Amino acid sequence: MDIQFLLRTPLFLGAAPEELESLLAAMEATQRRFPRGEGILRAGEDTARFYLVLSGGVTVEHHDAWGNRTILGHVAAGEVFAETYACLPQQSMMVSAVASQETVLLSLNAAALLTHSCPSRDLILTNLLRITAEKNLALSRRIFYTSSKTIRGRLLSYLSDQAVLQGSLTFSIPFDRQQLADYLGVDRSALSNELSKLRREGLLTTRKNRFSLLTQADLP
Amino acid sequence: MDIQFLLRTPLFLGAAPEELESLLAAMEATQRRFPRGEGILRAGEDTARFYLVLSGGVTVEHHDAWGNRTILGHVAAGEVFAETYACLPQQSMMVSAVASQETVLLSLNAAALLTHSCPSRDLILTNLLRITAEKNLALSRRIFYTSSKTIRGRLLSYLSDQAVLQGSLTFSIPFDRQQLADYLGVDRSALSNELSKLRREGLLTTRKNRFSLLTQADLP
DNA sequence: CTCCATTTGTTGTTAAAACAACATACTTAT
DNA sequence: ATAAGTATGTTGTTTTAACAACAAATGGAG
Repeated sequence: MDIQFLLRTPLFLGAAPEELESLLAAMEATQRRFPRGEGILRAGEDTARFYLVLSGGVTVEHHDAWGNRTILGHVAAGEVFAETYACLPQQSMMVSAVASQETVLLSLNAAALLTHSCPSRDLILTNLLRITAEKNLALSRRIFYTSSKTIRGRLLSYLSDQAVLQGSLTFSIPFDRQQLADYLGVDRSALSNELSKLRREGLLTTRKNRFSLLTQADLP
Repeated sequence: MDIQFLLRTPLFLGAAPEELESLLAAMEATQRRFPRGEGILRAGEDTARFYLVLSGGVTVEHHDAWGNRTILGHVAAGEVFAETYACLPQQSMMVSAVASQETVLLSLNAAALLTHSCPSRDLILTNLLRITAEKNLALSRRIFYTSSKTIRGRLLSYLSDQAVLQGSLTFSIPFDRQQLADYLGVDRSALSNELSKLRREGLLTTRKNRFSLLTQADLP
């Protein structure tokens, strides 16, 4: 296990290398590998465990009765998911988690945290509070992206926000076209169509998951 | 100040009456009254304070550049808001808060919590963690309600969920029609129209903010 | 009670996205 | 290198909601 990596994650940030070991033991940390596309957690299950992504990535999604998929967000390496449900053990999952690529997870038992017998309890608690607050912002953002009634508006609000968050007009997104459509709540073919229009109008270029937003200076 | 009321709120739940006073002092608690419709917090501001609703109610909303309103949620008496931003002081507000009726708030300084010098720190921290986790669920639900592409689908998912959450097929919602439209991300007149259809089809009845979902047994 | 203001409901038109079906481009394995 | 499978792009049709403008109902204030 890469201790240096763990110490830089939002969950363990601020921990001393020595205390990390006892923490991992107290939380019954176990490692597990998932191939691309494999389900990790299903809606309806209860879980007292939450997960830290060691490598790869995970999408958090919801499937309605007719099979329509809604993507709530993407969890990258170093981040955690299912911590909401681990904090509220009485709640059963409303979402599923799926490996969006070959992924290695660290599974952690939250019960130790919620009882008073955890080493570094205060540190992990404040870190978890920060993490859930950040997730609130991520969910709020996803709501803003889908608040426009037009596909173009949704795309531009999402993409320009990504440019800001990633600090560059050229950036990658963690979704393919179908996933982006399910994240923005629109039809995939209509999304592709709108992207083509934006390209034709010289507002952006795309190459797979990589987008470049063009400014006046980029025009011919 | 109604101590008994405070001790039953999710924020102070589990506190001893004696420690509540020192807590309120440490968090520099001050009370303030807002008439219906008045803005409490504006998007763009920073805030290290968060707010507990003593009476009344607050809507959390977002206004885009064209003046379109998106409602993220409603905060009822006993609940708190802006705690996300209080936990992440570097973030400026993406949303505004508006009194949806005559409202009395308790304003609290979060700085005391985040430093290590707070009485009952552990209790408030775990309570806040639970609260932000619950907010995550509330935001996730709002996303699910808007995941259907039809107004009918959005209405039915919202209303049937409310029936479950409130434990009765007859229930009140904290929104008028315009607010409900802005919460579900649809046009108000189209929403009214769809509600009329649902009434005509015998699926529900409405009286102001009060809805009744009808089952087979209610049919004539 | 009456008047004014606000909220809710109704209707017709227009714009936009969903949907379906297909074409093209990319990947990956053999 | 080829073939199969997946992802992306394109086009035409249909459905649906947005929009606009107005009517009806509701709720206070004088």
